[in-house]
Amino acid sequence: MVRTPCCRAEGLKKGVWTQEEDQKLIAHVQRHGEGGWRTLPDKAGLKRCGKSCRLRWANYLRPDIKRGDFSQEEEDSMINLHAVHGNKWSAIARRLPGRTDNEIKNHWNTHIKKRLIKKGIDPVTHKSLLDNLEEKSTVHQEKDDQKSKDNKSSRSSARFLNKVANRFGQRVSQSVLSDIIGSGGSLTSHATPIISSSECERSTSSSSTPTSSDLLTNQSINVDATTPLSSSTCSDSSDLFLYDDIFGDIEDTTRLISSRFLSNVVSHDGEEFLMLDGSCLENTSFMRELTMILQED
DNA sequence: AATCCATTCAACCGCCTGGGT
DNA sequence: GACCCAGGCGGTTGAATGGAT
Repeated sequence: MVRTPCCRAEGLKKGVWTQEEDQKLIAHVQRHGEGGWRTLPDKAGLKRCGKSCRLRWANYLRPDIKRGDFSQEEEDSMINLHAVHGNKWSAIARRLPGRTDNEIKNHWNTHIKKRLIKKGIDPVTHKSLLDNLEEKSTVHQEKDDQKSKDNKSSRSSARFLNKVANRFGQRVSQSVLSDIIGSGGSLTSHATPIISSSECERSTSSSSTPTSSDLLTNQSINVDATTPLSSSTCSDSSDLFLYDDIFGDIEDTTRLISSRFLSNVVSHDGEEFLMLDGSCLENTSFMRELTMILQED
């Protein structure tokens, strides 16, 4: 069978669409619906390639497209989503109603990317451009050693809690979490391992350098207590959406995780644990909820 | 006013994937 | 399993635009 060429080389128009062409395309789609793009140009009387028609409709003519500048909220979401999905523009677009992948891609490349670089943040990894990997590794090792000593007595419970932690995030109430966040206080060094990082890319340092989440939250973060393991390093998007469901939006989630809940990554017998701020354990409401979950399990 | 340069963004291109045969 | 097709995707291009000189 001979493959039908996508675009016939001759007689097809390229470049900017005219109003007349737009009207023809809109009228045809309204009458026959989307699809059948390859044969659409002939039927609609357009001297355009089918792909070009689809693109024009999807990126410009579709009635549900939101035009105009991106809001601060949209940009924040975009940064968070990019941290999770990378350059998967269509995946990002699905989470930003009314925005097209092309529009998002352009906006990222022309605005956000530059802004991140200006702030010293790598727009690809969402980590600081100044990070020295070797230094990072050394510092992390030293801290790990210290943490490891501090936590020798709690290894068995750590592993158990680590498993529980994967589930508690789905159920613990927002009011309790808000309470913890509001509890403030310096983050302690006797943090107990509680949240598994097994499904995320491994963090390798307790870097004090900025991340994209720092930028979008516009607030300073306690560097001693901050791990770069925010949503930006999670490779599995389901994790992010899990927390997203709890807190309403990704910005809050990122801010919470990066600034309060986690203070480091500690290895136990080849298994890695994220460190939870010790103040959480002093919060009775939080511990009560955790206990209830344990009983249910 | 004219020219140059940088930026923006609509559109194109080539590749990939999933579904149908 | 092999092949084809339609649609989708991400990277790139280039015309349009605006600001600087």
